[in-house]
Amino acid sequence: MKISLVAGELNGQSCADCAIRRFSVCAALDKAELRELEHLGRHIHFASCETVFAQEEMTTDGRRQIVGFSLPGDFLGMATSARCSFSADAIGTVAVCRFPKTSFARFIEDKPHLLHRINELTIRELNQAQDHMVLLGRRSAEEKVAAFLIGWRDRLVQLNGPSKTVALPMSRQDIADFLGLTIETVSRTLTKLERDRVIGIRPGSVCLLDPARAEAMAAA
Amino acid sequence: MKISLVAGELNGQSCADCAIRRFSVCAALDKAELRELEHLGRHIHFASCETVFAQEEMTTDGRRQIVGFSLPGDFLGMATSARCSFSADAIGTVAVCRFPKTSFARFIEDKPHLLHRINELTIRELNQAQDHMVLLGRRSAEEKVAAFLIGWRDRLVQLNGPSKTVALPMSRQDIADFLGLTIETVSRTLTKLERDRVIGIRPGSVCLLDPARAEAMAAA
DNA sequence: CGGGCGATTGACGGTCATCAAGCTGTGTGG
DNA sequence: CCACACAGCTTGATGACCGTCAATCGCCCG
Repeated sequence: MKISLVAGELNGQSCADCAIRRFSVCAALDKAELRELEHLGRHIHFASCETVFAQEEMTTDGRRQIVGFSLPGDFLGMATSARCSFSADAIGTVAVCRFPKTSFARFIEDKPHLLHRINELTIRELNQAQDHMVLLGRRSAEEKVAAFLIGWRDRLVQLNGPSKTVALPMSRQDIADFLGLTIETVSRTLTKLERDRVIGIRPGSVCLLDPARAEAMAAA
Repeated sequence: MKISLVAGELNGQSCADCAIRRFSVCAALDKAELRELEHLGRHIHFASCETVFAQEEMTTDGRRQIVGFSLPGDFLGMATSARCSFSADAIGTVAVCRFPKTSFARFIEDKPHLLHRINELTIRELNQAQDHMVLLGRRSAEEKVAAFLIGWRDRLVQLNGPSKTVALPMSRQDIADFLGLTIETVSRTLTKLERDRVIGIRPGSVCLLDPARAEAMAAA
């Protein structure tokens, strides 16, 4: 099981002027708490393909499942406790704020508003997971790929504002492992969508030529 | 999307002597809090196949996905907020404690230990969801069915203690919708497991003849 | 230019969905 | 008590979809 982190702009040096604070857990904190939190953790940078963390060796039989792609502001660590064969890799250069488990636990212990915020994020993740189950269990390859493109676009739009081109920094293999398909099927499906004038494939991204049709396929 | 509730022994009349309290959220509460909580909610009983709640109509195209089976003590409601096309049905007679959203929110607001407990349960659910994604995305029909039997057995064992026979109160259709298969494939796979002397099929349950082999198939 | 990696395309086969028929158990009414 | 109906389950035949194996292409970089 695996999470992939996707690069974003590097945040400023201090939490106070962090560009993505409003998207993250930290949004629930006041200035004093923010300074306290800042002392607990460290900024860490990772190069492309580096392992951000790994609980255990990957399953040897080669079957991988990516459970999610993380974007700037995402909070990792809830799902990772008490879990084996779970890891996270960087796609492109990535900056993370890492906190020691115990001191972070102590920090949130008596802050109901923060607990509440964390809860909210966990629930959102759970909802995404359940949506993804429907995708994995009940949809065709074409629907899966379309749903992935639309869902990914929506997340990018939230961060960067609207755009017709959808950046795809992850490899086809990653997409395949996310959708429960093979790399060949992902490739074939993408070219089929291109033949049908739904998307245009460009290196590292796709262009949504017919968003309405893509959304229809995704929602199916 | 759908959750199915599975019947258990009826709990006592008051929270204080509730048989399943130690499994549920309520384990984190002291006596006074328990009494307070008791006043907020109501015990509700459902007959078999009744709808416990439904956010929206089922998808019309007939494609259903069951995201989980709930057993006594399970806490529903986190995943259900802000979610459409999501419902829960009773399998057998079921008793639930239901709390109004707002008063429950107010009740937990200033109780970090309870928030923490709820968080813990949400995370456990998230982990289960992620495991299930691997199942849906990367496993064969046989592995899915075996994993389902083993996982379900383990949950029953936690509640009722060890036993070789695994009760299956849900229909084959429910199992199929949980595993992302068709009812025919579930049926065929179960009979194949029976032919291979791994299980014995009995009405409303199966008997694990060769647990080790079943576990091996499930873990694959 | 050549090596290498990721992506694409093609041919083929297996697994599982689909369609359809039979089976089993349970309840109902004659 | 038996006939009948009905629902859930099982079994069979067929084929589509997608996985597997393999070859090729495009691109980057040395």
